[in-house]
Amino acid sequence: MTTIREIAKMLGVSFSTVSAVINNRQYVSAAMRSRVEKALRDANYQPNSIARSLRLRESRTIGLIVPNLGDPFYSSLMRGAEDYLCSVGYRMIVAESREDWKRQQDYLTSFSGMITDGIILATCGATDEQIATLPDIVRGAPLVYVDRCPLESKGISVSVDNVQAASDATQYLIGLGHERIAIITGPLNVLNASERFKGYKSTLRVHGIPLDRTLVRAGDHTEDSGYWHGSELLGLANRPTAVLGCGLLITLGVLAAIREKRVACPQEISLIGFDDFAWSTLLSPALTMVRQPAAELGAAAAKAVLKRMREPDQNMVDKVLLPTQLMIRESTAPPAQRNPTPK
Amino acid sequence: MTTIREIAKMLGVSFSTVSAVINNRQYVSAAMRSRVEKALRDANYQPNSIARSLRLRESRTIGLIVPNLGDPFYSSLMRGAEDYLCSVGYRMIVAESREDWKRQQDYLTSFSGMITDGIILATCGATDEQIATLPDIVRGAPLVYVDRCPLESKGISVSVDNVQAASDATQYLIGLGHERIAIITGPLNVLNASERFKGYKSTLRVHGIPLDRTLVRAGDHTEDSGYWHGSELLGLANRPTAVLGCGLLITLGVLAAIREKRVACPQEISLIGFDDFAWSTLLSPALTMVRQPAAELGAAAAKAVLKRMREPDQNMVDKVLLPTQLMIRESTAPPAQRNPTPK
DNA sequence: TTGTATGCGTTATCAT
DNA sequence: ATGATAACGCATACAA
Repeated sequence: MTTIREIAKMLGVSFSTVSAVINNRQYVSAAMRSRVEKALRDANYQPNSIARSLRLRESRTIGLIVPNLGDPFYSSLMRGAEDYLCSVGYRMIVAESREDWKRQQDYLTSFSGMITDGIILATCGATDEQIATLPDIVRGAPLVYVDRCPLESKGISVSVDNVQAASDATQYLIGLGHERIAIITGPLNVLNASERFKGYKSTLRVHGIPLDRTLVRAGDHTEDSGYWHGSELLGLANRPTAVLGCGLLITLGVLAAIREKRVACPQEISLIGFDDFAWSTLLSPALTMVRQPAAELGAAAAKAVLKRMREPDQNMVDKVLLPTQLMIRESTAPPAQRNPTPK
Repeated sequence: MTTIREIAKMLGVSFSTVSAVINNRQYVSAAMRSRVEKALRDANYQPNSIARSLRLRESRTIGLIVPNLGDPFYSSLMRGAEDYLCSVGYRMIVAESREDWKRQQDYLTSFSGMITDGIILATCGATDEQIATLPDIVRGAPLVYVDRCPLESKGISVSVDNVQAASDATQYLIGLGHERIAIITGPLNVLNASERFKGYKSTLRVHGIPLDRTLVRAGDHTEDSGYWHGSELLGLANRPTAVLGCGLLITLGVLAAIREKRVACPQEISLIGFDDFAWSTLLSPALTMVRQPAAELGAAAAKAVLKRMREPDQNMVDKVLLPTQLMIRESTAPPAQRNPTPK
């Protein structure tokens, strides 16, 4: 690591002259400028970004924390965010909380300790007490929630209209003639999960279908969770005719269970998943899914942190909602048993 | 952001005393210690990690740069790396080069500017000239290559025995009776791609099968690339009976082409892919794949950087190779046309 | 036009 | 046991 002082010493000039060259101050003589520039090149000088951030109080990098980088939904989301950030001269670094509050907290404090200028967070599930400590953890660092925000979120969040999305999916299944519709939710202390559940419940109610508690399962956004709840659901004496998986991994787990038990999908059971991803159509069967505009969510969140950084109104609250789309494919069909009334 | 000085001022003590408490210096009186500690808690003090790294010349975080975070192979790899790093008290941040040298270089210089203590790099494709500039870019920062290393890599790398792996796959296809075996490689200026191609060629040669240039395609690790090369191969008058996709995304692209053209797999065409991933069995057909131990690769790379940091021998060269495994599933079968000689 | 001094928030050495 | 001071590498206001 060559420093600005070393360069200056080599040239026999003051280090502030070197600094002036680097920062394009106008009043450096042309001769001096080119001498310094040459030395800079020769020594392969790169400014020490740590020292720079300390002095300038900015790093021009944004931190993104997601629960699971193995989930294609977050891959797309982060790509959308990074594309936007790069286009406006920012860098992005990402960390994975692994659905673990401890780890999330660790990265949060690390990021908020001036490593990043702002934070985009898709939170892991958390208790109310944990959530309450969030402000203390980020200590005023610009933060926006994306996709998943805590139940009691004040600040800024960008997500999808989850109750509408879940309602659409449920509605579609009911339209196909389903009445025994199971749901596997994410952790209910996260807003998107509770909203999806709400959309499901209300749509059922509107159609006069009673809520059957044996058909609602709280999962945890892992494939395993989908697999186990799916297996149990399939093993039920009075098996559901359709299941709604409130997350990509959960849904893939359900699909694994369905295939393992050799239950015909969609003939014997319909499956709708959340999030969608690039390879949905390559699965067997191709999955009907609620598509979230993942990249757009990421970009919107990125835009939002940047805005939040410029307007440090601590109490600003803003929720941006993006539309979803039901991608109808091969995993849904009218139920087999009763006479279907397909829409 | 409360600073050490502010705490000191509030307490009317010297800031170096506060620092002494924070850093557990022994010679602080119990009374003073508890007074300071209370103030620290009350103010929700967190050390400024930037200032800390500047002073200590270490950040206890490792940077990982991958070409594509949407590739499940890298998701697993990074998880393996992070698990290991966390277990020994390090953090990990990741950046995505998007197969773009410019972006990779940017993150590389950023990371090497003291933001991270070490770097794990799965490089994007690059020209020899670009590779030659790498040492200047990282400026002595501890670096290890993982999965993908440049053709002329001196340093340390951890990967899989790619020639062996490609050879195994080719061998298996030949054993099934295939002779017209196509290959879609990654960028050939990256070692793993060229090695896989080498393994393919040599195995063909050993069995006296001439290399047909129309069957070898250089792809670029995108699904699109797999899709287009796959489509062309399927459109050939003398169509191959098997194809070897040298990357997960490439292989999924080929599968998309196969399904779109409604070619029966494996009856009319066999497909083997590289990398494997969690949902291979949910695809239709379930894909036969060369499994790389992705998480182990990540962990080994993490271990290697840490070691490299302790032993700053600039010229150390070390290649650790992990074994692969051929996961035989439903996408491979003897060729239809001629009389198969299944092994 | 160039050089000197100061501070960003730490940690660490040395006086007191 | 506590406090003053320097240093990490940089940027900048101000003096020369």
